[in-house]
Amino acid sequence: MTPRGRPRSFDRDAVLQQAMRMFWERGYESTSLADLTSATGLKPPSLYAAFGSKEGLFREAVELYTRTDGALTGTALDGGPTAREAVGRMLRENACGYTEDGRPPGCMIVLAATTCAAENESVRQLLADTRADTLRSIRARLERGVADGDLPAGTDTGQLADFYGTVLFGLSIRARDGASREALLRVADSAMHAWDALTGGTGPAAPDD
Amino acid sequence: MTPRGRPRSFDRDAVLQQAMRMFWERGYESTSLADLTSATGLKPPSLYAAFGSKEGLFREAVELYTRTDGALTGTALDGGPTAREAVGRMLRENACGYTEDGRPPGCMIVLAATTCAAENESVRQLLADTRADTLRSIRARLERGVADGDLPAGTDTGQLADFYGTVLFGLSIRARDGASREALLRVADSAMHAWDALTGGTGPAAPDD
DNA sequence: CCGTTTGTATAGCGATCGCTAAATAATTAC
DNA sequence: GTAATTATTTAGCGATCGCTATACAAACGG
Repeated sequence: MTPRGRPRSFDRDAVLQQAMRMFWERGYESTSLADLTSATGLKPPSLYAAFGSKEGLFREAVELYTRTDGALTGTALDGGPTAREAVGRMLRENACGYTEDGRPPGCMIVLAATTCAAENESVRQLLADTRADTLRSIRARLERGVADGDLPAGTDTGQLADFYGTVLFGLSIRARDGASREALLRVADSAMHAWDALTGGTGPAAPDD
Repeated sequence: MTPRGRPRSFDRDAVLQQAMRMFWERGYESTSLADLTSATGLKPPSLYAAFGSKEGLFREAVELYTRTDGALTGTALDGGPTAREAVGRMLRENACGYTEDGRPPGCMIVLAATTCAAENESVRQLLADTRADTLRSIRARLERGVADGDLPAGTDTGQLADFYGTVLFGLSIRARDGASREALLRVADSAMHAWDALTGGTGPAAPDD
């Protein structure tokens, strides 16, 4: 099963990672083909042979992001023993991820295409859909909390997920504005202070970590 | 004091308002000069004579926005008799403003330039500074609450303002993603459920409106 | 009327946009 | 070896970007 023809002379994954970083930093429309080719050393035809189009490259970059930096949300949600701990971890770990040295501040999914030209609406929609996935993930974790008994049976998981998701999205704006990790962690902590009031206050007490 | 020379043949304020709407809808970089001239009927030289540059026009559009749609935050904060009511109103009225029929969903200041090319960094910074103004406004209202006695003396107004400001920014993302007014109002309501826990729970009870 | 001042219209500047045709290079199949 | 296949290089496509030089039009003061 050896591939025929001239072999590719570059590392496709490495190029994709570089592209992801640029889209993350500057957004979809503000990252030009010239930016991408000069950063990777590739000529346009090589990029197009490998990824099809700028949008195709971006879509793969989004997939890579959700598999790597963006996966933090899912793993944090899965990590906590209770819904409360899971959501708290999710916010705090993202607050840390959004302010990691050497990475663009904030989340690529939130920041890379909040507005765009009509011709790129499909790109904005892709990110909107991905954000909707995040809200569903949070909600799914809350449902599990209800099933596990650490959340009351009548809990409005949709409303709760919408609230914590909205806070999460807001953290990206604040991170891109230069907010410190500590400031974002305080916001996460503040959001968790609503937990008892939102869940009827009948759950277990807040852990200290 | 009659102006000399040929009089301007268009309504400068009306053109500025149209430009604001386009920047609000599509963002700074995605709104082209061709978009602006075709929407207003003006030719480029007229636009440049009146506003100097695309960035100059945008800066005036931002000023107009903060004077009009964006003023809602300040008036809502000033409106409530207590800090708690003021912040609650601020969130709820923005939730409504962000989902008004016939207007671009979400806040122009939050959405119009989350990312941009390096050459337009000054535009992104302008919006970041304006967002910082919003956080300061919230904090100032909280300080007044402390002075008025409806917030405990030791209240960390900076942390509280950061939290509610982050929720406010998140609402714009959710609005642009198509969230309903009711959904945003529920998020605002959820955020207010953190109030007692964040302020020591020694303030007056939450009003019902 | 004339000269000055300011605004508008025509036309197009140089630069960059995303993208690609055509030629050449490097590999496998036979 | 030759043919087939795939990648890279060179060069540049048509379209659009923000912006402007130039010429003309409409108001003023005198």
